[in-house]
Amino acid sequence: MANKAQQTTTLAPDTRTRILDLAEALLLERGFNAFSYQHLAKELGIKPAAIHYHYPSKDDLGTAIVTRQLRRLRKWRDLPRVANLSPVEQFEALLAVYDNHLGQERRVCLFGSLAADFRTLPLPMQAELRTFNRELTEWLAQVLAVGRATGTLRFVGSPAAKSAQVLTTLAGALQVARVHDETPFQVIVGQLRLELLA
Amino acid sequence: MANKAQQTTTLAPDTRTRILDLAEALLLERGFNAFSYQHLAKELGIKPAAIHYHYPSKDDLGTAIVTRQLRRLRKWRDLPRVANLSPVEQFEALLAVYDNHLGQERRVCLFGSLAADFRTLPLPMQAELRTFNRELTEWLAQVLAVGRATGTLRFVGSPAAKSAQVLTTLAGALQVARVHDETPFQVIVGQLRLELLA
DNA sequence: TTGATTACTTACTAATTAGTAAGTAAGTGG
DNA sequence: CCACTTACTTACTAATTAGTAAGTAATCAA
Repeated sequence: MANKAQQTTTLAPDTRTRILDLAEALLLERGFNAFSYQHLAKELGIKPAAIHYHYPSKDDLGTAIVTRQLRRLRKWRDLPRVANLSPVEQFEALLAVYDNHLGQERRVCLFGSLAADFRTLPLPMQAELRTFNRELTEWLAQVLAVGRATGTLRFVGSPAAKSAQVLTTLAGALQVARVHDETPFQVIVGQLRLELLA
Repeated sequence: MANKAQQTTTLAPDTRTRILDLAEALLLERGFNAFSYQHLAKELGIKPAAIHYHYPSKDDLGTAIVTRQLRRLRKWRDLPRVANLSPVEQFEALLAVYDNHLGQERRVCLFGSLAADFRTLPLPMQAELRTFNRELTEWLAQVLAVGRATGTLRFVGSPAAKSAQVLTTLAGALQVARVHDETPFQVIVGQLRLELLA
């Protein structure tokens, strides 16, 4: 059992990971109900049944995507180089994550991709997405609270309300970027900075 | 040709309208790629081919939904009882529109429903949605500009940027309401009021 | 009254969907 | 070396999809 776990060096990913990566990309670029096992298989050069082997149903695949994103969120949030930043820098780090989506085929964020189709999603996927959104909102609320207490961030109302508002705006801003172009995203983020940065 | 056009009194709508109404409801409740002509037909008690008669392809049906919403937006915006309101009242009227969605099976707004699947939509539908969003944003920007000039609304930055930010937030807030419940929507709208109302 | 138009239904097709079952080739552990 | 597991492919099914073509009953215009 020498090396089953993921390595630090990025090697060629195995089929299981390649499926998950592509499914996630298609989810964020086209929506959950807009890609099939056939699409995935064709692009990966494998047969649809190979995907069923790793992810028996599309529900399993969808849930795996959200579960991985939740795992990534927790890991990122707890990373020393993120956790040790000042509130302003943490806020900027968050904006950078959303900004990165623009360069990747203008992907929307996970939440923005799944919210519209939410009722058609398998229940485990719904539950994971709720947890994802809740934890992210709680994290930002804490950042905002500390930022205001130390005088580097400025806003009225509760940190929880402001956090919900900001994250909702960011999710929506990526959607607007898809429908129009990157300009409105930059405009909206500029407005957020203008209001928040003391 | 006595009475082809729509009447003031609301009579039983014809099949064409019933199809469009149901398709719009399903679009806003489940997403564009999550309902079929069979779903519509079964619920309406007609055959799928009857829908093809009125809307030859699903692209036509989808486009008709967006076109009607655009027509409604223009009509609403130009209504004397809306156009003659004060900026604050116009802003509140806008909030009331979004708030109404909550009572209707927590429907998201048109934009929030179509943004994620945008790339899978027929081109005419994409174009109409862009126009819809642009006109709504321009309308609110004007409302905000007048409101600030007359001292009843308060915000920093340009009216255009603030308008884009507010509408994006509202679209996202309906999505959050779907994923969680109505509470975060009310929280976010409360935050908007807190910041904007001078 | 007849000939066209409207608003459908019936009956169909071709493509695509998720999913399954059985087979197989390459490793792996004991 | 042999039983077992892993990671697939081949071949299939049943359901669903959008869409079409032909037929029909009712209404309407000349």
